[in-house]
Amino acid sequence: MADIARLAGVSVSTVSRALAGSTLVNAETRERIAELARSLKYSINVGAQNLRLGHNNTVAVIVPYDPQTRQHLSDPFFLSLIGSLADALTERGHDMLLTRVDADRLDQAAGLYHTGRAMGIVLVGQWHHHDQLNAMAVQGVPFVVWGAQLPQQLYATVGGDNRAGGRLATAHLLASGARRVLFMGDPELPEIGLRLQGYADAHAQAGVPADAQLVRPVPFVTEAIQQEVRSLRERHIGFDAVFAASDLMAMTVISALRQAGLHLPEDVRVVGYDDIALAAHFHPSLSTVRQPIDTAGQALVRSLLSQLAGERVQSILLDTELVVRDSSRAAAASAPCAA
Amino acid sequence: MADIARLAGVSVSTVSRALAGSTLVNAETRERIAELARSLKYSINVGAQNLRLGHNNTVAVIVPYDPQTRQHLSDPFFLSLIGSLADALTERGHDMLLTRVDADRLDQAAGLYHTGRAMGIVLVGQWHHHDQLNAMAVQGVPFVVWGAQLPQQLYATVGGDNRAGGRLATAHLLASGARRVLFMGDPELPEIGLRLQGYADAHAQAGVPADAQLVRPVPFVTEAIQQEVRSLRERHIGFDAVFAASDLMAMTVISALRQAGLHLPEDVRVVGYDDIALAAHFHPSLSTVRQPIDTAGQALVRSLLSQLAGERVQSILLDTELVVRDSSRAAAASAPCAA
DNA sequence: GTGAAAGCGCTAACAC
DNA sequence: GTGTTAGCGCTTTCAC
Repeated sequence: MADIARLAGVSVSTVSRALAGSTLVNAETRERIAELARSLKYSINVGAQNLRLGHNNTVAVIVPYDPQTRQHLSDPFFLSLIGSLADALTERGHDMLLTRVDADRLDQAAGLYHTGRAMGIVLVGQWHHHDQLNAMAVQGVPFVVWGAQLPQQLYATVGGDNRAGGRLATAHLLASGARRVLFMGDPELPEIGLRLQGYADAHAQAGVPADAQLVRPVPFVTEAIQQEVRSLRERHIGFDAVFAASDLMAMTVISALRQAGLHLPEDVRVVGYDDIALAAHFHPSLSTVRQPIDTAGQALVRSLLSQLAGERVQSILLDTELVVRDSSRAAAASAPCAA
Repeated sequence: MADIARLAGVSVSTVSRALAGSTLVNAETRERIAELARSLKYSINVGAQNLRLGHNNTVAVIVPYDPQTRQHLSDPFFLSLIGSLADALTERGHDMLLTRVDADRLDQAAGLYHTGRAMGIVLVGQWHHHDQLNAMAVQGVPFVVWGAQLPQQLYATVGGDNRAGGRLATAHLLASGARRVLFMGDPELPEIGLRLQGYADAHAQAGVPADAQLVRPVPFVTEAIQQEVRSLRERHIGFDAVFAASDLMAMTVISALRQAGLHLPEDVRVVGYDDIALAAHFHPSLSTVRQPIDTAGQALVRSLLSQLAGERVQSILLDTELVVRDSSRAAAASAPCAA
């Protein structure tokens, strides 16, 4: 900037003003300076600017990882959510800082705010750490969480209506004749816990007793799911439908069921969760509960920004919708078998 | 920091030194200061630190978007690559800035470097803009590209061996008896262009003439692919195999073929590209050319860092491997039909 | 309309 | 071992 000032024969303040488009500076000098900057491929140093201005337009997006499984970032749903966030943030001119932190040290996330690296934080998934998040909220860290709305929650969440989603999926399975619906997913995770409540609701409403044995708290890991299916078959625990906590899980389950020689949807009906892009192209095409991914990114960003604008923190429940496809259709009048 | 200095009864420099763990400062004062900082939940302002130090440990990851289709970030392969990059960067203590830019304005990417927001850039996909990238390299912007190695390339790329991959896939299809292999993908994209060359190589080696009509330059868009399959059928352009430029495409094609009443792999064999997580669980399980995603993130980061360390820019070709599954298996001795 | 000077929060000579 | 001081690149009062 000093260079430009020298070359243009003006002071740095003028250059600063010119580059900021201030009307205080002569239109002609302004153009001359702009031209000079362009030819020098100069662009303003954002770090210094932020320091001086005392603000920042970077939003940190945090994806916790489970230190046990040390799993890579791979679930298509979360990945898509990141994509959606990237789009939403870019649209509003914000930078997105993507970080992974140990799920047991979620409080580290606050560091990104305290060190001034980010103006606010989007947390993807709340894991088991409701308490840590509440603590962060008390500290005044601006953040939003993708996840479930929990009692005594001091922070804002954006998420689908998991209880309604669980209810919809399960009611649909029961309505189409299923009597023993396997629930696959770890109910310790708040979102999944709510889906399980919906599962229970639907059973109660339909007057079908729910067998506790049918609730299988498997983690999101592929091998565990296949293992679980095998083990159920060996122990002769019968089931005629599966409600899986994610489409990825549902697809893995279907693959395992097929290996076990079962037919879909005649022998077992399956409903997943998320409605990832591939769900419609799977075979059989996968019934699922749609989470509106594109809206999700927008809603998260909007919530965070309104919070930063000083508005009251407010959680958002996004619409949740059952998408019925072949994997749970009673009459498999669908495409012919192509195996 | 000034506050801490006051409270500790020392000068800011001492605090700075103490927090940096300098041995120059008395161990006891150092501990006292650290304690104070902790209780005040103070952490160093990274922006100011970077400004002073004149460096920066943020790496920008750029995913171009096609302004025509304005597509959202959704291909599982690219999303996984982002996940892999996030993991690789976190592991080395770097921050990851995720940005989308207009594919026609790739030069904007350089701005992230020039404005000091990032120490270097990872570009995911080179699109049609080899020239713009070369220009960036001449400017001295440190960056790596995920993509194909091109002639007269002044920048570093990391990518799979696309030509070998195309050859492997096509040779496999031809060897299993296919004679009319549809190629689906836009060969204008460098990576896909190379896969098409591999496709041609394999035909030449096998002594099977390649029909130019069978090369279908469809974009990555789902609807376009379904449309294409319909149109081919209507025009009675026959084919007995498909080599798709991505698994996502392959899955869409399979879904469209099934709707058309065709059987896999008896009527048509299909091979995809990427080996995304779901490929193995698809039905029929999808034959594909594996791109080593986990290695990819690591390799990109390593390449960028070594470039920043002043080493000579060097492109990396990652191993590429054919994974044969049911979608292209001659004897469909696989799982029973479950539709 | 433009310049001089102070200061954002930090670090690193250089003194003592 | 610790304090003083200058300065990273920018913006913005306050003069003129």
